[in-house]
Amino acid sequence: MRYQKPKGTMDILPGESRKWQYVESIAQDTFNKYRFSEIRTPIFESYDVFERSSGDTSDIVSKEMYDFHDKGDRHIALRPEGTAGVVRAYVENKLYGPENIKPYKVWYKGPMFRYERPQSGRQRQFHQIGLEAFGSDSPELDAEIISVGLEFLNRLGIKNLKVAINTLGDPESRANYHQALVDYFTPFKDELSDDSKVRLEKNPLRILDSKDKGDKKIVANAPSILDYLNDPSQKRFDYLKDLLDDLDINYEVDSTMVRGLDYYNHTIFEFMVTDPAFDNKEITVLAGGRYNGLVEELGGPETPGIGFGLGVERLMMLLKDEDLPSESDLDVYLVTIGEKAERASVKILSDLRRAGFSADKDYLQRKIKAQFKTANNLNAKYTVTIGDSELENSTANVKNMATGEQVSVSLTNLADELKKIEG
RNA sequence: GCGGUAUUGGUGAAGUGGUUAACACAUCGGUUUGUGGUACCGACACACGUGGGUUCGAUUCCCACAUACCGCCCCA
Repeated sequence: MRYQKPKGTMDILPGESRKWQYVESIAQDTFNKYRFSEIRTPIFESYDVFERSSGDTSDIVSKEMYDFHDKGDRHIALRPEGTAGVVRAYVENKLYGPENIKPYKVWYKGPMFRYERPQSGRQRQFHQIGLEAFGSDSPELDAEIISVGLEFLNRLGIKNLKVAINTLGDPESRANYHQALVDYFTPFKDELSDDSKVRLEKNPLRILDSKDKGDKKIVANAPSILDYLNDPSQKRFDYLKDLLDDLDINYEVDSTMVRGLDYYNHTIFEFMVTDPAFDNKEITVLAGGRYNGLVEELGGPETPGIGFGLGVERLMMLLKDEDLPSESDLDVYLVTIGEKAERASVKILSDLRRAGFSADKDYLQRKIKAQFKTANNLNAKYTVTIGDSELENSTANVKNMATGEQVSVSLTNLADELKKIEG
């Protein structure tokens, strides 16, 4: 094996691409219903776009970014996530302009890149489907975003979904909470893991997310964000919960949930699933939240935003074959006998396809028996056999492969005759 | 970035320091020459991830590298 694909990448072969197309079509259909339009942004952006948006304390920026200098010495990065590029496009194209109805709603799909150690469900080139809505701070929009994500996964037949929500509050609440965490953790500083010591300086919220056993014990008694929300933030969160109740959405409040990216505030959420494909461990398939400061951060006007992203590879692992539409069968396999038929087959095939049939033939000059065998393997509905005698009489033998019945029909009207047989 | 396990044909795999690397599936061909799904017969590894080393000799032992999977970290 001379050449191998780069570490952490995948070839999506024809059998698999069918599933991808299916998922993408459901995404498009569901999102369009909620009036999200597709946006396509570059796969690479100026490095600063991600550094600025994700925050330089995030692991994604500090150690997982695929960045390089191009021939013009521009500092470029392959996108590690979708939101930053979409926000950049929103600002650059002045989509905040008054001619656009707010909220401005877009969805995207495509490859993302993170320099990480690959594992199952985690690739260096992976794919996300996500959506964003700009220009409204309404909790009703928050509820809609959660709802559209849920509908999408439900339509794909994903079971055992758990919706976890939390709030990070407005900047004031978040700042107060930040201080409370620093006050709480500082006495334990020596007991914290090395990672968390660094987090204490840079982003104490993320200590809450630590998997370290020692950290977890300390975190267990840490103050909760819910006790530091100011009045508007509290009301907002309560209202969102009411809305989710109205929608009959089952959710759990997880006050220790934080996000890997620094730009979130107010509502954040994750959809978790427990599935044998992941050893019955709970994994996150979809995650998102509100980022009211991000548009401004990237040079736009003060504009609230909210969105989510979901990992397509993980989603694929959850899809059951029975949830997928069945593969479409081949309508006609053309069997040729002899050189004249071989030549005539080109035009016949072309006519059949033009008439709307999926049609194929043998291109390896194989024997009749082998051609029928192939027709059988391809699950062809009909075989059409053409030989010298058929050409002389301008007829064709049409065989129904399921019943074995064979009839002779006019070759000149073959497509029409087939349609008649089909009923 | 750290630790562990693995790497044999199109696929699933067995196996050994030494003349021909099991078996199964798939594929191809044949079983009287213009017809499929069954049955029977036959064919099918430049050789055993790459590069070194040990050895009279390595696919089998050692080292390095690559990749995959699992755990940590982090995340979708």
